[in-house]
Amino acid sequence: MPELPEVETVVTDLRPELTGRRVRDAQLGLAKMLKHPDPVTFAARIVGQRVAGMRRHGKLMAIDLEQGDGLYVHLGMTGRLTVCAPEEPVLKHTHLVLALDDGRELRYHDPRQFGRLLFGTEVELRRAGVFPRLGPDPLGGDFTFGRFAGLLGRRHRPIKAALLDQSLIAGLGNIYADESCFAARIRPTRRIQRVSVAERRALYGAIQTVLQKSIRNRGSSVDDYRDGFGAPGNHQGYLLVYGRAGAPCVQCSGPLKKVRLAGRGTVYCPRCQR
DNA sequence: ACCTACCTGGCC
DNA sequence: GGCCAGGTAGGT
Repeated sequence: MPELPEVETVVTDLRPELTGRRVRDAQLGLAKMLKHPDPVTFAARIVGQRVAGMRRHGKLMAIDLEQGDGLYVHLGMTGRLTVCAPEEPVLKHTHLVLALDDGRELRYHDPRQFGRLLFGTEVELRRAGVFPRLGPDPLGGDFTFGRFAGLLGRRHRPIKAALLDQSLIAGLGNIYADESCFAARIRPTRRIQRVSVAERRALYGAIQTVLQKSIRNRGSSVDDYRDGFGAPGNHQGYLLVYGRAGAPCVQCSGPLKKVRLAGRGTVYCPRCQR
């Protein structure tokens, strides 16, 4: 998917477009994308409401509505959330269209259908068991070094597996987990218990700078990702390890190595990362 | 702490 | 036809 920088780009794109708009109509094409509530209740509750704002935690977006509930959107691997004019052709795999009171539409498009839509208050969604358990957002104010070092603990699993675990830290995916490990010079396969405090400090800083740089470039469009207006990001050409297996390391010129870790393709420099 | 399933599409 | 892909939940 879209990881934290891509989701952040979508949110900053859409927030000014959606805030203050009223939802005139809701058309849910593929009911299974909506995990809660049922489609009829969803339409009855969202139509007529005004958008109060938009935010994100990790990769989960929230479109907050005036009555205190909201539409939560997770883009999965191939989701797109865009605003456009109604005359724009509706792409195949468009699963939700919200008509807005300025005449435009908010559309959710997702070929692989790995994304999810949730509607309600956070309390309601937690009670229904459909709200994801998310650790701190690495760009949030509560992401202190103490908290990061603590949540890693001294487990046995590889450091990259922990970085991908959204219940520990919310927002890193396969691209930025690899990029963060490279920036911190830590091999992604290293067991957490073997990562020193100094290295955790390096990784803590690396995660934040890696994400911030990508946000400045409006995220990476490796394949399907598009911003809130349907345009690709610009960061894909600046990735140092992801997608560069076999290519020379930018530090030492040695070939980057690819392995499978936690079920995911993982690229690192065997010389620079120990 | 893994492993598989869930989907479609693109590439070899 | 088989393999791979930015993610996550659910089961072992």
